[in-house]
Amino acid sequence: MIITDLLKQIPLFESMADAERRQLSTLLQRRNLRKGGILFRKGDKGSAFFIIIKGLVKISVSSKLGDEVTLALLRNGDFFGEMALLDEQPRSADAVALEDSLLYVLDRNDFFPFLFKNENAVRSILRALSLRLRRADDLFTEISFLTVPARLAKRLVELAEPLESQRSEPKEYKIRMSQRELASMLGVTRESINKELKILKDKGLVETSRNSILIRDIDRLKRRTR
Amino acid sequence: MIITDLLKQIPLFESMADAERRQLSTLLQRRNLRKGGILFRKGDKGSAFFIIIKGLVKISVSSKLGDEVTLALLRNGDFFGEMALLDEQPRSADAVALEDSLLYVLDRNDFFPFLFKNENAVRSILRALSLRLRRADDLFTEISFLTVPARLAKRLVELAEPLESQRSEPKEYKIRMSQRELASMLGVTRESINKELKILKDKGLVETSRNSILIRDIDRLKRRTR
DNA sequence: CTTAATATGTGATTTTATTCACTATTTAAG
DNA sequence: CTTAAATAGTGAATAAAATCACATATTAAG
Repeated sequence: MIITDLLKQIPLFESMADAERRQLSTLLQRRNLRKGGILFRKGDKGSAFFIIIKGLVKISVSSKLGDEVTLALLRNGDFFGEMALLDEQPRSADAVALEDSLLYVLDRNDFFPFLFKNENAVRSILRALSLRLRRADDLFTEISFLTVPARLAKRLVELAEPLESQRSEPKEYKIRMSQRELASMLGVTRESINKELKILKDKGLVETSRNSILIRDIDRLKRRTR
Repeated sequence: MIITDLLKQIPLFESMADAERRQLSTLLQRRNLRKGGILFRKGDKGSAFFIIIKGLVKISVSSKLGDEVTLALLRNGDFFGEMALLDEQPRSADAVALEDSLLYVLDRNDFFPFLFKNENAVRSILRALSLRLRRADDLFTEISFLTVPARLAKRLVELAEPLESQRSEPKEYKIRMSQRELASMLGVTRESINKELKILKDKGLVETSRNSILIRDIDRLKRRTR
């Protein structure tokens, strides 16, 4: 596929004029990453901005002891890496590909000229930062107010994606994620998640298998979020 | 004081041309708030952007049971309220004046025109959002990795402002804040903070009195942050 | 000056989640 | 095809922090 056509599919660039997009495409570097490939590490000097064309990238932080918390999972069309460019601080987290991924990379020297030539890009980034901040504040509020069972239920509902292949109610939803990863996103232990999932299974709200959770009754799950 | 001179002191506006600042001043509404005055509530439609000229504003969220977490304390020169304007979502938190305060208010209709006429304002807001996000991520990481004693020590160090009036080492620092407020910022109970402060007192690292904590040995306090 | 409101101090108890120590299962890699 | 690595399941013990129930102190407001 031609690069400018790919760019048109990315929300960040969709409202640009074709000519601008062509110009931008000359500044972007293609980067293929294998599963497990590292984009940057916490503490690195921020030297680029990344847009995910295809794949899955995890933004996370690890403690000295090896525990890890996941701050975000980013997919096709998402971008990241702007923070270190915007506030001139070192990378605040690690970025690692969870699947083979294709990214476009914009060097820091080209980032601001690009940004300020495109009002809509500024709008996109402002909106994205705002939504991320909102999400972060929500997370802090949840940790303060809710128990692990409620937080798990809430997160499962958020992660739920409708299972096509069936039109009947009640709808089923599947979440492709290990219990370890889910625990890391909630900032709790894998064991806690496992035990709570067992309770949900016993009540018939979910089924589990390796790397996936099937939600059988999302309405009752929603009732457990408080 | 003349409004344009006040504006010049605010980081968000300092790099504007005098003429622009004069123009902006015609769009800003002055707003005086008494201690306890409410600017907005979580769930409100966001209708304005606020700049603090003088005072102290708390951004917080409360649970149905009355528990409260503090997301930010903002002071002279800080701004807030931009999130609901940038992402078109309802207010994500409450904003209340903790002291008599003077604010300038920019209506949502004037916000974007102002923003996009001033590259430096965009830069300021992008930088501020980025720093806030970084802080929020840090907070989540801390909650996941550190115990309450470590988090308290860390926060005390962050909040420490040098006590002028004495030049001798080791420096003393005073934090003007109730234990309740400190607890709310860390997302823990007031009692937990109180008990940990007792331990710090017994070790001679801090002294406490109503609405204030005096840090007597910041170096040893720093060592407790891990 | 008295009283109400706010802030602090502190033990005992309970709750929640972690840690620990394994077993079992499934998948991927040589 | 075998073995190593990753994932999941589970109970017992432990630890951390919350909750509860007060007492005391300080300040602000009538």
